[in-house]
Amino acid sequence: MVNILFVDDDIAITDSFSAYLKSESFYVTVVNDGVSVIEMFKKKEFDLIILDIMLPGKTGIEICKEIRDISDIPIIMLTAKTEEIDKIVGLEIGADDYVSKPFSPRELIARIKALLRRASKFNEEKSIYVFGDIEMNLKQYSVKKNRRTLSLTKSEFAILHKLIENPDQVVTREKLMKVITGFDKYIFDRTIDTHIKNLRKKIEDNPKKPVIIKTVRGVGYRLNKKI
Amino acid sequence: MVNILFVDDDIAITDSFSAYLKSESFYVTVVNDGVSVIEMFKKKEFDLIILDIMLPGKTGIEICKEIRDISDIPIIMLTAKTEEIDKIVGLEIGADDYVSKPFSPRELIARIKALLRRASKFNEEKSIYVFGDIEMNLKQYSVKKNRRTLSLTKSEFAILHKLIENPDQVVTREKLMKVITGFDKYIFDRTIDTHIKNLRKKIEDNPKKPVIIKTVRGVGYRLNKKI
DNA sequence: ATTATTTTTTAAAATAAAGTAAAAAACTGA
DNA sequence: TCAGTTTTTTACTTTATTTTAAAAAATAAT
Repeated sequence: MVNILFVDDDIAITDSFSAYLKSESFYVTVVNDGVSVIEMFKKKEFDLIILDIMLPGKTGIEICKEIRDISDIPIIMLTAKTEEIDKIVGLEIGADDYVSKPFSPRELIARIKALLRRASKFNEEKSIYVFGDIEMNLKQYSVKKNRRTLSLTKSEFAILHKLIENPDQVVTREKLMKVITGFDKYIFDRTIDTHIKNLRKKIEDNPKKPVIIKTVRGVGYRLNKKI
Repeated sequence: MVNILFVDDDIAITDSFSAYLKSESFYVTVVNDGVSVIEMFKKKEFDLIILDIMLPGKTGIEICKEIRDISDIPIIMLTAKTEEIDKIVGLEIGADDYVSKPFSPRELIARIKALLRRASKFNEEKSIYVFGDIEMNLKQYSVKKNRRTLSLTKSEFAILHKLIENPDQVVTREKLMKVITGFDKYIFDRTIDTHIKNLRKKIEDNPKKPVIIKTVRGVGYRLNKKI
């Protein structure tokens, strides 16, 4: 369940919009003044904050700064004024989005969803990687090239997985060894090379001139996204 | 360096705003029609996309969906009318932010920064050195000049790394030797000279008249910040 | 301007790293 | 167990990089 902290001194707004939020099946906690926001923020666990700029006691800008010092929670700022200077200040102090009043409930909902989606993207683990015409599905334990399923061995799969989750970065043979053996067990230098050779034979158009798995001499191997 | 793909069919807008983006030291790639966006997206590596909804060939909504199938890159949609935002939302196409035209450049910049900040939180920190048109990425183990990847050898990379992390300071041959051999193994003085020569051939516009790696006679080499 | 010193360039030799094929070893599942 | 598959090792080839050496060029000093 998504838990939203809604801070605005205008009770008409908090009432109507929190009803709207609830109808979209969000949990809502309303705070109508500036001073008790931080306190409330610390008390419960929230997924997102909607913060009016004009508040009695403490401004939304101050509150935003204070929260940013202790948390990365998504923050949407609300303001009655349409002057862009407010927007910029709001965004520059670390808010994630800005909506001017009067706002359309649907737009605010949309922005909430977009922000939550982005924030949670990075929490859940990725299970599908696409890399050029290569598609790797961890859940299915499958790799496709141009929609055709390839049959990779366990080690080949593990190596490709390691490379594809670190695109554009060199992965040393040591790290690749760890990935296939599970531990720092010593295996010969050419072991990884041989796996790479077999992997290239399966995924490269021309294994003699590999374009997907590049060798970085003296360092390791790298999956090159783009030039 | 942040790399932005800007898609809009209105050349007046792409021209003026991409100039604005460049002044904020973003890299910008402009595409003026809908059909070649995906192609471009696959070709280079971008950090964020600004996508107009009304495009000839293919709508921004279609493009957004297609990109979402293969990537989590932050997307900002541009709409001519505010009502269109509802449409985007209703379709839940996966954009991260929405800005309606005409937009204020400062606001769009602010939104770009807010989105990048949130997106990059979750990417690992980058160890990147920028020096004029040279960009060195330690994690990727790559060096770019004017955004083209150069292929440096291990020693060349080590030398450039040492120089770039001590800009405006003379680095002796001895220290450079240590950097490439790991230890105080004795190698010829001329070895470093040769590496420097090869390095200059790769990174200098005119290797005969080096402006990046300067010789300090009798002492060593220096990376000059000022010309 | 001449000489001594240092750096750059060139090219060849030495070394190091990566690629390959084939055989041995280790698994796996009927 | 044993046949098939995968992984690891070995020995060898190929390729790339580093080092050396020596000549040419550039710089500094007298």
